[in-house]
Amino acid sequence: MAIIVDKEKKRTAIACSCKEILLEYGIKNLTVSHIAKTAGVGKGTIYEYFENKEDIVFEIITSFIADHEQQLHEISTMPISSKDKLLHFFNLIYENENSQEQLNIYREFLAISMTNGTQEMIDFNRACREKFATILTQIIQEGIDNKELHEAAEGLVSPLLTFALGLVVEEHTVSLDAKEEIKHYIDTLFTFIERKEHR
Amino acid sequence: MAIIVDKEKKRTAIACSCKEILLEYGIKNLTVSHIAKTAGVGKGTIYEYFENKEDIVFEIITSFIADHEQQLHEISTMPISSKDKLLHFFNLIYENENSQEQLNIYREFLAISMTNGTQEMIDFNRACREKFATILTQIIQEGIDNKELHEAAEGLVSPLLTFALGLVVEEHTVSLDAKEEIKHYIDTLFTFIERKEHR
Amino acid sequence: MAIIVDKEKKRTAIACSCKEILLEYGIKNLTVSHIAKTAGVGKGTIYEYFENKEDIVFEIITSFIADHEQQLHEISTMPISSKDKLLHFFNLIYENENSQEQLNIYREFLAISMTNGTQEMIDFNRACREKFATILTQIIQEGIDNKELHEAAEGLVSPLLTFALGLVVEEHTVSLDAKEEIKHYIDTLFTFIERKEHR
Amino acid sequence: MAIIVDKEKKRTAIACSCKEILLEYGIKNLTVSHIAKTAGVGKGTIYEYFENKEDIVFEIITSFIADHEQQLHEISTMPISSKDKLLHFFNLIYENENSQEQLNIYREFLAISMTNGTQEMIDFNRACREKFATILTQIIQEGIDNKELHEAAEGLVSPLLTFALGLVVEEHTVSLDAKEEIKHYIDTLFTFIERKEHR
DNA sequence: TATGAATGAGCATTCATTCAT
DNA sequence: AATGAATGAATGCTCATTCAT
Repeated sequence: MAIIVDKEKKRTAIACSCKEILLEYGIKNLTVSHIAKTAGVGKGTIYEYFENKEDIVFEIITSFIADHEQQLHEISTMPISSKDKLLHFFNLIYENENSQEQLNIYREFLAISMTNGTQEMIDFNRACREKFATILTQIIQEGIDNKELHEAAEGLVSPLLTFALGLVVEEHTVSLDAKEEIKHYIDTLFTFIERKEHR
Repeated sequence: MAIIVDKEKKRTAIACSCKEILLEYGIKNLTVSHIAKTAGVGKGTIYEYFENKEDIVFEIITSFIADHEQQLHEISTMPISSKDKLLHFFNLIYENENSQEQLNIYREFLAISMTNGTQEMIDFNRACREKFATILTQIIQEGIDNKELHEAAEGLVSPLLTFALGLVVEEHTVSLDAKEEIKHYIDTLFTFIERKEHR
Repeated sequence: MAIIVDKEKKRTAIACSCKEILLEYGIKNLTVSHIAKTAGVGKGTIYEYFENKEDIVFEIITSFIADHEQQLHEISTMPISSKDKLLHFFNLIYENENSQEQLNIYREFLAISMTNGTQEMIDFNRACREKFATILTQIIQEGIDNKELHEAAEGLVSPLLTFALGLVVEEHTVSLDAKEEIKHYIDTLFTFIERKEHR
Repeated sequence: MAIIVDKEKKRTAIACSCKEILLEYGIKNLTVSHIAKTAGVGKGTIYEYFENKEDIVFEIITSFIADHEQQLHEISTMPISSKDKLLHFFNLIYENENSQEQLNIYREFLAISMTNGTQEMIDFNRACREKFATILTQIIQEGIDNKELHEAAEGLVSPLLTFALGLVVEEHTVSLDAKEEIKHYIDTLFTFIERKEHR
């Protein structure tokens, strides 16, 4: 009886074992050879489990995003004000070094998407956006329900996500101070969307 | 005595003659040989007027930005409402095919800035942002002066620019409908920042 | 399982197949493309077995030197006088056309060592010198033991090697007649170092 | 009446003004543009006075050699023993930093001669050799006349020069300690060529 | 006499992917 | 299932020299 390896498991295992070197080397500077060596398999084996190099990076970034999503979810259930939730929501990726490293990879991935974006990448990016949108919607909706936010604030979900992405880009291309920009923006928005009369 | 050429003029001339092929081929796929051939000079001549390939692309993108800036300026002086100015301001790059092509190049440039960004690029990007910020500030300030906008709307200048950049990215990486997003965002904002009581 | 090739064997095989074209084209004018074509492999394959172009040239020159060393060794064991051994020792590279061709390559390599010499090259050159020194020492020591040479002749090993190298250079840069110079020098030296009294 | 510039004077002037940058940059890394700028003339003017870049380097090296020759001549007339004269003769280039710098340039020139040597270079190199040979012959002849040296020592002139050149090469390609080698060689030779009986 | 604008050939190297075994 | 040997396309940049003015 032949050993039936759970393809999905091995796929994940390979991806997992390469998280660190991806963070260290970046997408472009990480070679398939290096990946194979780190995963302890042959170069050809990599292609048994992944379509191509991009696919491996996908898998790893997906896990990063999943982690990040989990943390965003936790923020959304914290017993703090809506404003603070929003601040935490957008600041999260800038909080610790580990997040920053992951962000660098994501930024590189984004740059690739911007020039060589396949439909697969678009789908991936869109799926990520949806997940974040869901949590952000929850936070804002709750704020509206609590009378903390103006009802129309719901319309800010998509723009806020776009803003957040723009910030990821500008942090690197314009040397913008992301945290400051976030604070500034949220503060400004709250000048308008807060329901002061109900406090 | 030898011929003395106006270096700056020739530099501009070379850059100008290559605008089209840059739009057609993109940064990465445009070779210096092609540039030289198009400009009608030898490859070596290119390097008499430009530091390197990047430098040529810079020059051309700079002219695109300058054009764009000019158009934005015109928008800012149109006899229309502040809201319409904002709509036009952000929609401009999506209005016609030519702008879209230029946007593609800028997006590619942005992607490069995101991964191989030199200080020079950061300075360039920052300078562009400043220019746009100036015009946007004018529009919003005028809206405030006209009592069309809430005073605090001034704080939206930077976030709006970040949003616009995010949109440039997401249009391509998430297949977002830029114009729609803009309209949606401006509408939402105007729910808050419009001074309805003064209408 | 995949094919496992003997890396060292293939390395040698590639180098061997390129000896002739190296002799024909010289180091600088030999391209990696040409090497790959001659070896009957892809350009990339070359880089699987060699660090860089220099590395290939190293390998080939090393084999030249090894051949040469072997011949020097044979000379050292010939049943002839010490003086004749020395004459043969230094004349060897000028004897036949093939040696001359190899000498041309070595001279080119030397010229590179003189301007772009890496530590690796220095080590290589030093190792070669050591090998030659060993054989030359044997010859001279034997001459001393045979009472053919003055005891102090041992101190001539290093100067003689330096002289030989100088000759390699001057043959080309001053159009010196190497063989004549060798004969002249050895004769002159033997005026002093020969133990005439024991003849 | 037109100004008649003494071609030879200007030629020398240009060469002179570039001695330092040649020592600083080396032959290969010194561009004609740099030469022209340093000499305060146009690039084209350089070619009015020199055949090509090589020609300029020739001119400068010639002056280095002339200096060196002058110093060698001084050594040959010092009131010291023949052995000391020889030691000084060969050590001269290794004595001070300035000489070392000039030697580096000469070594680079030599490397060029070894691979791209034109007849012109050969003539130049040969002329240099002749000059040195003359002085060296004087020293040795005087030693013979003084009964310090064995008569046959005259035959060492050419081999000694070849040795000296080999040393210039090996100092750089084998990391040999030139001074030590010189001392060693001269000492060894004097074991033979010194007329001990006449001391 | 002086100039300086224009030129253009030439080449090493990387690495994702395939497929024979 | 696993492997790893083989591949090959694709491109920026330098600088000595010329010659029209």
